[in-house]
Amino acid sequence: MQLDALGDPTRRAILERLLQGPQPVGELARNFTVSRPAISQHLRILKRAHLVVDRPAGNRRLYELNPAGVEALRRYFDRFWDQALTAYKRAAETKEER
Amino acid sequence: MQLDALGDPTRRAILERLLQGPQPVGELARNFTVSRPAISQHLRILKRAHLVVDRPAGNRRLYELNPAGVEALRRYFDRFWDQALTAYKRAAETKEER
DNA sequence: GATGACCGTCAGTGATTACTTACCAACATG
DNA sequence: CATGTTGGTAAGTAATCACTGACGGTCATC
Repeated sequence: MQLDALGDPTRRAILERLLQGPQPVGELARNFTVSRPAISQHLRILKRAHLVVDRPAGNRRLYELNPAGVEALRRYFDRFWDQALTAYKRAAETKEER
Repeated sequence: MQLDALGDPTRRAILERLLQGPQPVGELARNFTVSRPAISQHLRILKRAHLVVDRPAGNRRLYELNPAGVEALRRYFDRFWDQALTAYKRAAETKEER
């Protein structure tokens, strides 16, 4: 699931960094205390979760947010929230019936 | 962060179960292969993340979704999605300028 | 083609985390 | 009040996970 990838704070920070636009791995790594390989590994997980996409750019490799993946998450929570609200109202009514 | 709590598949399954309405711990546990204490521990984490609330009900203890917590998540992704889309468009335009 | 920059991957390690079993407290029922 | 049910918590363990250092491959530049 995509949400597995969001369990780690470093990965969330990477995603937020990518809000500024596509960035190469080294550039990303420079903003973190952990090593570059660690960032690469996080990126691999984010990629598997379809939250980022990458492409070669000469010597380097650019990572950017995958709008489709982000939207899928957004829709999941939209739907979940709808259902949660429905459940909540239903529970409130049931309680009131007494 | 609330998203830390969503990293685990069992916890996500618990939340989805709670969409049906408030449920006691034992009832929840019966739907999983893991033990009841394991469910209790997951519920504690979900509670710390403000995703569920609980209240005593006689002998038992009812857990239900916390609409405020769920909405906070929904809003986070809404906002994130907006920014992601903006970043994406900006990147696309920059590319087009060439 | 030699050198340097960039990056993916692997192996090993330490830290986190999910889980079970055992125990105890609170309430319900007889 | 004795008994059964419910559930929180603690201790210990196994598995998962994030991280580092080392290595190799690709591209750019000279």
